[in-house]
This record gives sequence, C-alpha cells and structure tokens, in this order.
Amino acid sequence: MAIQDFSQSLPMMLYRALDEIMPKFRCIFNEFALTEQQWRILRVLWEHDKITLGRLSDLTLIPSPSLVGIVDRLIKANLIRRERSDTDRRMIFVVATEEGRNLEAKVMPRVNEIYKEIKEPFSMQQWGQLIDGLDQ
Amino acid sequence: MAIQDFSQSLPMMLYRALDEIMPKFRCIFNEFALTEQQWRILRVLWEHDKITLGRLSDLTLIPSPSLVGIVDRLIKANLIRRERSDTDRRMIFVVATEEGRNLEAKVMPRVNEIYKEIKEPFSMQQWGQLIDGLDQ
DNA sequence: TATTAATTGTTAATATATTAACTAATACAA
DNA sequence: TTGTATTAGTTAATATATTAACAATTAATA
Repeated sequence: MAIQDFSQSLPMMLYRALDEIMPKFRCIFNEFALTEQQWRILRVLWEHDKITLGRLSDLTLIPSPSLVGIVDRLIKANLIRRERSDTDRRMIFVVATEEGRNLEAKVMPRVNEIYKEIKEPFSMQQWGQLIDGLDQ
Repeated sequence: MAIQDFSQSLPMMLYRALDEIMPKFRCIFNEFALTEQQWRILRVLWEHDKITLGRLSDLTLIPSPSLVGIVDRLIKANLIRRERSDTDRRMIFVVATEEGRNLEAKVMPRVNEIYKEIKEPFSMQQWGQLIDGLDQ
C-alpha cells in the first residue's frame, strides 16, 4: 500500500469540509457582531434556559479554558449572565439575557437559509449516510 | 419542520468527529515535539521537495498569516528552511532540511497505525461513502 | 471529624485563526 | 516609461485552542 495522499486523509477532508461551509455562516455572525463561538453558546442557550459551564463546554465543544473568556465577552455584550448555583457553589450557570434571547429570531432564519443551501445538493439518503458516518 | 437539534447539525458533527480523532494523532506529534500544524507542513514537504508558501497554505489549509509564524518556529527547530525564488522574488519556497526529512520514517508509521485504527470499524463501502460525502 | 480525593472553574503560557491593512515585486496598459 | 492593478508575503490586533497548573468546593473515607 503506497503512502496515501495527505489531502485525501480523513482529517484533512473534515477540515476542508469545514473550511468550505463555515465562512458562509461566519458571514452572518459578523453582521450581528458575533464570533462563531459566541454564536454556539447562544445557540445552546436558546435550547436550555440555564446550563452549567461544564455542560455548555460539552455541547458547544468549546474547551473550558476558552469558555471563560468567551463568556466574559458575551456578558460584556449584555447577551448572557453568570449565576452561581445555591446548592453546589462550585457550579456556575449561564443564562441568556432578554437581549440574548431576542437574537434568536433575527439570526436563526438566516442561518437556516444557509443550512438549507448546503444540504440542497445532497439526496436525503446521501445526507443520512454522511451524518451516520460522522457519528460513527 | 421543527428547529433541528444543534448537536446534529453538520458543522457540529464535523467538529465532533475531529475532536474525536485528532487527540490520538496529537499525542504522537507531541512525542516528537511537533504541533498539529507543524506536522501538516512537514507532511506536505515529504511529498514535495520545494513548495511556495502560497501553495503550502492551500495544501495544509493553514491560513497564510498563521503560516508565517509556524514556518518561523519550524526553521528555529531546524526542520525546514526558506529559499527565495530567483525568477520571481516575491515567492518564497519552503524546503525540508535533512533533519526534517528524517522525521518521516519515525513519525509516519505511528500515524498510519492510528489511521488504520480509525478506519477499522468502517466497511470499505461505508468509508468510501463518507469520503465522497465530505468531498461533495 | 480530619484527611484525602474528586469535581468545577479559573489562570497562565504558548500556538494558531480571523480579518484587515500593509510592503515588495511583478504585470500591464496608457 | 509611467502609473496602476495584481500577486506573494508579512504585520498587527483580537479571539480562540491546547496543555498544565491551580483554587475553591464538595464528596468520600478512615
């Protein structure tokens, strides 16, 4: 087996796929003065009223050391707030402010639009196979 | 169509797939005091004697502003060197030093081993579908 | 209960990504 | 040939990733 082409390796294929699709999304985020990571956090908070930093890290795939700074910046932008747990004072909840919640109606439609575009050239079956493959 | 689960979106699936597989590789890179990006550059230089920074950026998917610093550090580690083109003095070639070339025989077998592990649970057909889907 | 271990976040140091602006060299057209 | 546009790399500012060490709190156990 000859050494396979680096460009066709799974990691590079994954990176390339991301490089292809993410700029389209970031373009929208920028319009709302959001970074990709800031958006990920808001996106999760729109599905969860209240969530600990640890779980937020899991769901956004943002490593916790990074999370600290990103959360700080979102607080400064008045989109979320911290709230220490009463029962276990180690835990810190993150909650969206009203301004943060209001952003959903503005951003999501735009994002869904792009998402549909990306999905378009795939057949339903192809898409399912892709998702399943990645899952595995 | 209800708002779909964020975790099942294509971008998050891609990020999660990378989060799953890359640490295994980085583990090896660390043994050789390489970062992931440093390795990507060397990996490409093992397939190309001489390559311009622009093309290196394309093949490694490393944005050119990042490339500057990474190349600097690889030079300091004596693994590559810069070489300005004689015909077009805007262009700069990057070349692996002997030490850099020697690294291939040490690193590649380890990396291929991990790669095989990752590929293992997939059938040949599944794998092909995954790669094709990402390509598209 | 005093100690130790585990959990949750944080800080620090270094490396990389993103975006925009900038330099130097080359190509090109008036 | 001069002025202009393009191209190849670089610098700068800010945001994020990676790894390790650390603080505070809680849990577990002798």
